[in-house]
Amino acid sequence: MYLTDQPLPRTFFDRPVLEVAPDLLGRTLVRNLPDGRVTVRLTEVEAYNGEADPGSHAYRGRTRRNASMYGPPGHTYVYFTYGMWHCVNLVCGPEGFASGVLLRAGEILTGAELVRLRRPTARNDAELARGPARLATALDVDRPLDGTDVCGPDPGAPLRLLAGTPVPRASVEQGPRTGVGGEGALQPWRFWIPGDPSVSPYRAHQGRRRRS
DNA sequence: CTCTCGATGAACT
DNA sequence: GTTCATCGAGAGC
Repeated sequence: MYLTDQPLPRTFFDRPVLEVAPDLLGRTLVRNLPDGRVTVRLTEVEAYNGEADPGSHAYRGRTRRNASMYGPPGHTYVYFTYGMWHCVNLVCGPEGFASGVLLRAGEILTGAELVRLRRPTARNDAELARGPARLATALDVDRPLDGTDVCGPDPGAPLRLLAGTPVPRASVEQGPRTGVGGEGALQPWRFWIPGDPSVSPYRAHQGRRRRS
């Protein structure tokens, strides 16, 4: 039995990413900011499973951008995309096997007033961290936080993952990954808490548009 | 060097 | 349903 406010041990992440991903649902991510603390309950995640996964940023091997995916478990992989957004992954084991869990959505537990400063367009609480870039914006996470340890003992660390209230595996729903095209869309490696209002609606991958 | 397009979100029809 | 904001990784030359 976990104490909900205890940090998860690093061994939590030193497992295959497909085991870790559903086990992250219901966990608490803590973000310590200069103006206070935000905590989020994770409600939707996606697994990216090694260099053989065609949907993964590691599919074409190691680059400066994705280096954190090859690093130690229990650290972040934060990437920049579409010229304006950041998204947050948590890296899983074993070290050297490029894997990560994209944090797609969460429910703000505390610090909503701080999140509103950064997410002024959210029309309700459920929208504050619904979608991976929204979640990163809500927590004010960007590239400087790439490679951050989330298993450290310091309660004041920039990011920490606490045990929270895990969701029984049988209660977790699973389906195709959002926004992943081609063969990468085949694997049902998106996991979410059914019925949670903070879970983003499924959007099929947009094929490339015709150009003039 | 140039070119394409992406693990997206917001605004709009 | 559509368009656009906006930039860097990766591929091709």
